Amino acid sequence: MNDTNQTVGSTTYQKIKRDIIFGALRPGSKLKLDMLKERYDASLSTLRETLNRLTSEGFVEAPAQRGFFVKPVSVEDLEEIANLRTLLECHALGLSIQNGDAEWEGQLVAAHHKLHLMEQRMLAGDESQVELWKRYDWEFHLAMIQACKSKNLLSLHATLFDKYLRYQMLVLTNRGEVAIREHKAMFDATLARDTATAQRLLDEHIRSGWQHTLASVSWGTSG
Amino acid sequence: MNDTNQTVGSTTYQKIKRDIIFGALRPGSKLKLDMLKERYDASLSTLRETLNRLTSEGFVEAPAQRGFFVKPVSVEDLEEIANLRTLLECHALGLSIQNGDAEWEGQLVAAHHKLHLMEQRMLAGDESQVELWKRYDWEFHLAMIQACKSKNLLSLHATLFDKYLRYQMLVLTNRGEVAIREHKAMFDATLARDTATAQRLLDEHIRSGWQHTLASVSWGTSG
DNA sequence: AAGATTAAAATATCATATATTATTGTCAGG
DNA sequence: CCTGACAATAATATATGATATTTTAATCTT
Repeated sequence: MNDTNQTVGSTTYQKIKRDIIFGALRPGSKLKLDMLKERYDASLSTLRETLNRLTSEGFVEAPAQRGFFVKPVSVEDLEEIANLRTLLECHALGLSIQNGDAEWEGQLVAAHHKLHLMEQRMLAGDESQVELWKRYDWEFHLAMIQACKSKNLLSLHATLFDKYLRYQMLVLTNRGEVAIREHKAMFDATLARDTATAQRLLDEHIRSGWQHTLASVSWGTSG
Repeated sequence: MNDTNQTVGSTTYQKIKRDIIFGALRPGSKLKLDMLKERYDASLSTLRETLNRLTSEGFVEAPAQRGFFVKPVSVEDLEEIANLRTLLECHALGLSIQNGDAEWEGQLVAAHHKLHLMEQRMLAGDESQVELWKRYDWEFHLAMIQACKSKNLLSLHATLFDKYLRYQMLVLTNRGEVAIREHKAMFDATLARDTATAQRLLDEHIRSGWQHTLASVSWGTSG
């Protein structure tokens, strides 16, 4: 039997999504099928299936009969994404604090520890593992809300987080020590089951990250 | 040139989605490609693209290498959907009341009027146009939040509304006069720009609809 | 009746073919 | 030099058939 239970479809999906989030496929650029076929080594059918999935998730646009394009970025979209992520993540955090058991606490402590180690390395100037760092960031935020007991909520949040991440990667700004302090504070408030404080900190965390991202870019307001 | 700008892909997408929401395709049932091919008169490629879209929206499940299934229903899922719809719709309603202009008010009045007419007919016992009635219900709720100025939010809400609608159709219970009063009350509060009241009424509206739906079913708790 | 083996069905993927639609380039007329 | 009509080209949407792999069903054995 095979090592991976991955199908060609699912791996291409992951690759393309990753390339969109991390900017290898630039916002607004045309996704020509021939090009993709060569680049991802998959058949036309498989690629179209993949692109359809990404389209309905909002990472790709597909104007009728004109093929596929990487979803463009805009200030308005960033604002919407940030606000929605705040709404969903704060809500989920409240539920998670309410429902979380010892197992949840354990995973959270572990996730924060991993993230914290990586943050130290980033601070020290080691920029070589940005992608891994972002994954730990992802995992930390996920660990906080993991106990919310709503698969639907976690799924929506995951997509929003990825969309937000794309904007972060676009400007690749590291808020360094500030973000580290924010992560620690959220972590503490969450473990202390102080829902109101944890939610306020999370809101501020996302908001200030967004403002920081916004300040680092210079797009026009139109597409 | 053609009347419709619809492609085969988009029409099959709509048809299948509609059949899932309105129960023509039963929850949990296998979606055999040959069967679909015949039923929707589309090619395998097109069908797979469609099913991939519906999978990422959560109307279809696609366990690796075992084909496609209509997403099963469960009490837990209904609860999650109802809560998420409440969260997003109340949030959007607040924004919409804040931003809405005269144009928005006009559309809202129209939508409520259309819905109200249909509600009278349903009350009178005319059950022949359930689907149209539900569309007007949809349009009314959409009209309320239309001015929220967030495409992402509207898009998430639309999907959640459809998922919630599937549960409603599953038991096809009409809360009759109660729902009419609730709609009218929400409408009034919204036009009066009374955000707090409008949100409270909306929350109660969704919650009581959900309880009503829940009370009408007798699924086990497991998938 | 449980487990193993084989046969049949269905899926995932690919390669091609065709019709339709978009895009580009050319050229005449102003 | 610009504009619009028209042809040429490229790309997409859709369909079909083929193959390898995997599931599922059926059969046999103990």
